[in-house]
Amino acid sequence: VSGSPKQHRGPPDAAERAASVSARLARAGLKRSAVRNAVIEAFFASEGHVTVDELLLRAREILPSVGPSTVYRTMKLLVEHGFATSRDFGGGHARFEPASGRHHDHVVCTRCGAVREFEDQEIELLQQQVARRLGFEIDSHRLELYGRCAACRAADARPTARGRGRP
Amino acid sequence: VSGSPKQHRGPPDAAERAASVSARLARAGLKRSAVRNAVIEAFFASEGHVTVDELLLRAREILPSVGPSTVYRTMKLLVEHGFATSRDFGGGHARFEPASGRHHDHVVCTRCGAVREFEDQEIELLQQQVARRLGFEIDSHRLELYGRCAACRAADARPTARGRGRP
DNA sequence: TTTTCTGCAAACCATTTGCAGTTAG
DNA sequence: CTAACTGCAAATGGTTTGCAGAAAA
Repeated sequence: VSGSPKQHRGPPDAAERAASVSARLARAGLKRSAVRNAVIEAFFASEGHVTVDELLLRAREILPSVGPSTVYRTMKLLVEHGFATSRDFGGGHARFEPASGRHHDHVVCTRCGAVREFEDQEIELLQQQVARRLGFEIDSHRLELYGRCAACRAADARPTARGRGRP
Repeated sequence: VSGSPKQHRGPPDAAERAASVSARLARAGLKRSAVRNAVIEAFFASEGHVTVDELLLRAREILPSVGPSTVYRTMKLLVEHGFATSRDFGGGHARFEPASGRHHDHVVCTRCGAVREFEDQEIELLQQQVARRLGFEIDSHRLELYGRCAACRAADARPTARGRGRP
């Protein structure tokens, strides 16, 4: 869980995770390929909640020939095989995160786009209760909080710098 | 709040609401037109959470010449003028509901598509708390619960009828 | 060699928009 | 008469797919 020389920012074990996923896909009968691996590595080297465009850029840093279709196809594969989850935070661009097994919801900064995850058992419980009260049996939900993160609020408050300090 | 002969199912005061909206749009400088009115009436005659397609169908019952673009344009107008709200429950089709002023969230039946609204002050509170803990200041959120409504669970349980009783 | 990949261009699909004719005011 | 409105067809924009060639097993 340490020691290996990280080449990009992002999870230090990105390469290992990518390799493992690639191996498991191979075991599932799929072929290994440079292009696919580039996408997979790009994905695990990212901070999560990446869009296809971001992924394409990162993948091309590794192997410039990568095309958008392959990014779409590869991410679909990862999702189908349980290695990634696709999220839709509105705005028409799918975002991908490594599958974590553990359920969680999201807070999204409407200024910088930062996404943080959280779990709240009490909210989950209340949701079940509300639903039951309406006669529903819930098996999934979507909860997203939109607002401004600490950094962005600080930036907006600071009247000095280049950004508009709240127009 | 009674007496008037309702022509469709749906809110009995649909016609009145439609007329009022139409009038307010006229006051805002827009022109009244048969086509637009058909869409507005179709909208208020619906149970809420209608898609454009459903709206188009209903509007055409009133005036067959209505085209999709007009439905889109009219709904956009209603949203901009605060008479309707557009929701995205996933699946790529926008759904519209009459603007209610009051904030609420939704439970969606994944079998029949029924949508129920609810408010839960405690959940709202917990959301604020969670967000604050992460340094965020929330100004909006999206909460949707997905599951099966009472009727659909009953239908699925009943082993007799024409539907598959859970395949 | 056989099957899976991949890039490209075309296809999809919900929604938007340009245009030219229609209608309200 | 002028400004809005409307249907149609074409344009958008994210995502998917058909195809023919490239690469893996």
